[in-house]
Amino acid sequence: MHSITLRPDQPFDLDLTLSCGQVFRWERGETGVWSGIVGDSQIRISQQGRTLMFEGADTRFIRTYFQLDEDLPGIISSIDRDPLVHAAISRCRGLRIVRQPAWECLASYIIATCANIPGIRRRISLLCRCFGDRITGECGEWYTFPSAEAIAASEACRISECRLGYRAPYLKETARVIAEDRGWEARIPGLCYDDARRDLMRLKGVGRKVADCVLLFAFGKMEAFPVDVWIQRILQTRYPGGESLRTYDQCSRFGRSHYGRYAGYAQEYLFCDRAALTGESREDQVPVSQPER
DNA sequence: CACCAGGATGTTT
DNA sequence: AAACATCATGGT
Repeated sequence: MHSITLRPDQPFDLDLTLSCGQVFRWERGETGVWSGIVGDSQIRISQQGRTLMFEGADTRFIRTYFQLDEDLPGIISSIDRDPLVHAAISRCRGLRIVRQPAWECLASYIIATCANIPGIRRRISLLCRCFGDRITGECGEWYTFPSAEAIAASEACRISECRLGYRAPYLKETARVIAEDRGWEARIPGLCYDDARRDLMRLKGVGRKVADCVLLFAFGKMEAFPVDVWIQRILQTRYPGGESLRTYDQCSRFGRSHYGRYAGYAQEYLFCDRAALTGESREDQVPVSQPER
């Protein structure tokens, strides 16, 4: 059992971070211990105040995965630009964006299109049982996220077991391309946001939204501002003049210009707080800035 | 049983 | 460039 003691200037909320819908393979046990599979390992981690206790990974891995050394207070103050995101920030204190493995993130968000989070988790779980490696450890057995090669080599009848629906051919085709293009993961970080996005969007099943999610969650391109139906609804209904934000690009450009270099973080706080921000209660509606033309 | 979900793609205006 | 149909599945 290892542990990390967080400094006062390192806000972090494990529950929020793992339950907000950015990652799909973590489960919370009765005792508050989270169990998840990253790479080949099963990690178990819990939090009590400023102390993180974990096993299955070393300290450096945990710091990197949860981005504990990112200056969250600085990021928060840079995106805290209107009452709406301010309310989301205050309700989601300690939420951090996880640094996900690139291929798993890409494949997961291809599968995630037009589905709700429980359904996404189910499909990914099936995919791992079907094509991942089975690993036996001290506390049980688990399945790794399948490699691009494993999915590319799979048969159609086995993919259909995973209930991916119309997404199956997208995933398989992209797996084939990625399996043949082993330089992609090293290439993306060197590209600027626009070029990296264009590069990802060559892949089947990867449009603007999936590309933005991969750039944000796997490559740390914090200006990426993914727009799903929740984000669009929040922007349209809670910002004055928001009705004019009709297309994906209008929403995403508004996010980037309004929230700045860490727009992706603003997006994640709004998404995490979506239930409150799309509900009937409107105590915190006093938005401030107009979307740009 | 309707309606909707971390959308993408191809076609039509 | 913007609007539309279509895609397959499951959650609520």
